[in-house]
Amino acid sequence: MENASQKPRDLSARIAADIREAIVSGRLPVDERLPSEAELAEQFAVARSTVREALKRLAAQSLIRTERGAFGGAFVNRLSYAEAYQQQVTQSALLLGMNDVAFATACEARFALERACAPLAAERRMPDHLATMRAEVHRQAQPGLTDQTFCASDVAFHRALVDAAGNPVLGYQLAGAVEGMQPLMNMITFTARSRAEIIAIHAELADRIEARDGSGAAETLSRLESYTQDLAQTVIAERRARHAQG
Amino acid sequence: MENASQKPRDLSARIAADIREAIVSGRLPVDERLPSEAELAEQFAVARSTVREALKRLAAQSLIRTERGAFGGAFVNRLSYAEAYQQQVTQSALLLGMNDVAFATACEARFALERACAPLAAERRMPDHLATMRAEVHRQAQPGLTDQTFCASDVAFHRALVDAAGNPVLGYQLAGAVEGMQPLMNMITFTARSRAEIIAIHAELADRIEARDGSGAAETLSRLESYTQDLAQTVIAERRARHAQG
DNA sequence: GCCAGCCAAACTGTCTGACAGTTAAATGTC
DNA sequence: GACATTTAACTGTCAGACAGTTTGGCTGGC
Repeated sequence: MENASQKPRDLSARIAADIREAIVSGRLPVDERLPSEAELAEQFAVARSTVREALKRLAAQSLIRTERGAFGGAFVNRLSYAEAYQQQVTQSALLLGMNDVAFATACEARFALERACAPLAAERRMPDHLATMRAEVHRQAQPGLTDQTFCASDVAFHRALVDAAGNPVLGYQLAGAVEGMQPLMNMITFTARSRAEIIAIHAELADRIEARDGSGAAETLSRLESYTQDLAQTVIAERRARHAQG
Repeated sequence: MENASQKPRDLSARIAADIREAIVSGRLPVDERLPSEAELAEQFAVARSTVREALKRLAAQSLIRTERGAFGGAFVNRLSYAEAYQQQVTQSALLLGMNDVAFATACEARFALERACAPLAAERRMPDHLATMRAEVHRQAQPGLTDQTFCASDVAFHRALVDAAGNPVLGYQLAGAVEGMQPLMNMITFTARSRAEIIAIHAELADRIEARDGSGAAETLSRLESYTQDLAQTVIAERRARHAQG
């Protein structure tokens, strides 16, 4: 472990890269305990603070966890779906938010991916998935919802659809597409009329999933995509008009 | 910025969470310079080393970059597609590798997502996408390729397909599904016969993309999925037999 | 023999103070 | 005015210290 590989200029980055490589390659198995900070400092011939910075980098990526006390230290961490899911959502949201990705592009990607779930969801949906979808549709029909709450319920509805596909890997991949897009979706203002339309489409989607009609569900998703795109265009046009005027 | 929020026990984690929140919420815009480490240490009333650990955590997530020298410091980093893409790949590979996800599950997710690209790719493919696909098919037919090289070419082929869809968000989301699965795919041994079969399917896929036949391409992908699943099952069965015997 | 309570050891987390290296801008020099 | 030089504001690294936490072994009483 004494070799300090090539590229990065900073020692702490190099050391982090070294250990990361050992973990990713499987040379350090899950739950393996790394040497103590003092030992690592000696092995890499650096100060303990430098080792600590390296370990914090790895901790930030959930590659290791640290425990205090005797026989504590840094352990290779099993990346759980829950952690990966959360990181996926925030990273996607950040990517979309910081690069001002066109709404159309993000929307197209999101629905393309969601359509990929439709056949599996129709085939495997369980009663509780349907129940969640119905409940969220019902919630969306409540008067007095803020746009944000409406969007949150929208996400929960689609999340149930994805879950219904019964494939955790798919669920993880879609986290970014569905939940990571929420900040973008939040920028849309939903009139009563547009809410009604969306709710109708959601209800139809639930029906088709219940009827195990995968391709029908995919078609419904396509309609929802077009409608969402239209809505967004209207909002953007209005905003532009206001800007030009005010 | 003096408030240290709630949950995590460690100061450096708390401070990192504080700053992260400020970035994600947009309160700190892209390319904004954070206060110097000494100033942050004063504001949070901790030592500089603690601040440094917090900053390293953020750097590991590409939320900030640091520059040395006068007027250097930590700057809010724009998360580029390339960075996000890379993180996506390693995180997916890690998730799959550490949770010994069933090959069938990962494979199903991967092809479901890839089929989602087919219609868009067929519609928008440019000459260079087709050229890349053809070139990789050709490379795959070379004799003497190791399984790893064959897999790498396979990934490049599918990557071209995804790129052809012309949607960077989709491309980013699929990075995990396609490239992140490579370690799992590498576990399959490809006989000459199975390579020939895969190459034939790839060629057909390229044909259909060229012919702008999206649904045909999706069907071909389904065939490739079945064949890959069969191959994997055979490999797993053989491996089991060898284990039982030896 | 057994249990409670205590203590030492092995860790991580944090602090202090120092110095080296790097870079942009201010300053001086011709 | 162009060019070399200093200076100041940073980050990166180091060394040594101490506090807090947890485990395991030890000790003494019963």
